Amino acid sequence: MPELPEVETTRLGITPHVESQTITKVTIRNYSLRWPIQSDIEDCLVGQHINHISRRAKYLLLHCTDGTLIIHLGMSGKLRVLDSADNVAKHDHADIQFGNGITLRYNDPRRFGAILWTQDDIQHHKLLEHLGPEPLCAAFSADYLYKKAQKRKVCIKTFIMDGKVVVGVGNIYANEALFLAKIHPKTTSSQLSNRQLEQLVTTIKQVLEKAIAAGGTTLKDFRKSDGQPGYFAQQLNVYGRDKQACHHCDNKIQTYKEAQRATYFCPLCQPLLN
DNA sequence: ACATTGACCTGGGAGC
DNA sequence: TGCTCCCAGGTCAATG
Repeated sequence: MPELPEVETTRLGITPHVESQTITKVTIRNYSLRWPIQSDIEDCLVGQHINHISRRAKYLLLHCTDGTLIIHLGMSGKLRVLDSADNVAKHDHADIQFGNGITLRYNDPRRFGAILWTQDDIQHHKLLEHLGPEPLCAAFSADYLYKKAQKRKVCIKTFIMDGKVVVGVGNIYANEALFLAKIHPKTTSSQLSNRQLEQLVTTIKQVLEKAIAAGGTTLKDFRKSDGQPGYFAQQLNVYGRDKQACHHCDNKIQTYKEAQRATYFCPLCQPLLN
């Protein structure tokens, strides 16, 4: 599930329950995620106070007394806030309990996610230090993107999904932003004009902001186990809409694979110019 | 340095 | 009902 809006929604959802709490107990039921959870993580975490929770790209960062707990949700990960540590279900790989009685439970069927404890300077952590700017920050600008794009020959969809260019633009929102900017996903990045990239920067910010706002509408239900993220309800223009009518011109949406990811576009609204 | 592909996993749905 | 095949919101590592 998680693209950036869901990770941000998760951060906002867990923060009031977990921030400024102290970890009292840690239960790992499956250490085998994308990278193995370190075997002594219980010892490392118990007693740690959560000073602050932040997000960098799709990584959740729980800043603790003596280090940082990095959590990534991968393709299928979920974090829930529970009143009880009972009712353990399949794929509930980890529980973190706090002094206020809350349990933070990590569930991840595909196990592409990660739970990592680090005492390094988090800015220079191997997974974070080479990441591009946050999409919703001023540093992600048309000028920035244009300069980067000049040096690259990949198609624009692959380009904006590259975390070294900009973080947090996953497959759904890459498709949606390109539709709104009227850019064909196959367009070579270096061939786009400053004007077009300005439009694309705008639509990336717009689509992510809208999705975060939609995710926020489900926050009141965050503690329910079945609390579905709200952004699914959002109107998608192209993603998953193969052969359906374009909302703008009524032509049929088409699909193909780009870098092994499903790509959707409207051939009329997003003409290929090069 | 950049571009491309494979790899990691489980579950759900389509088609037979 | 059950089997096989394909697909899925991510991203690092290995290979040219």
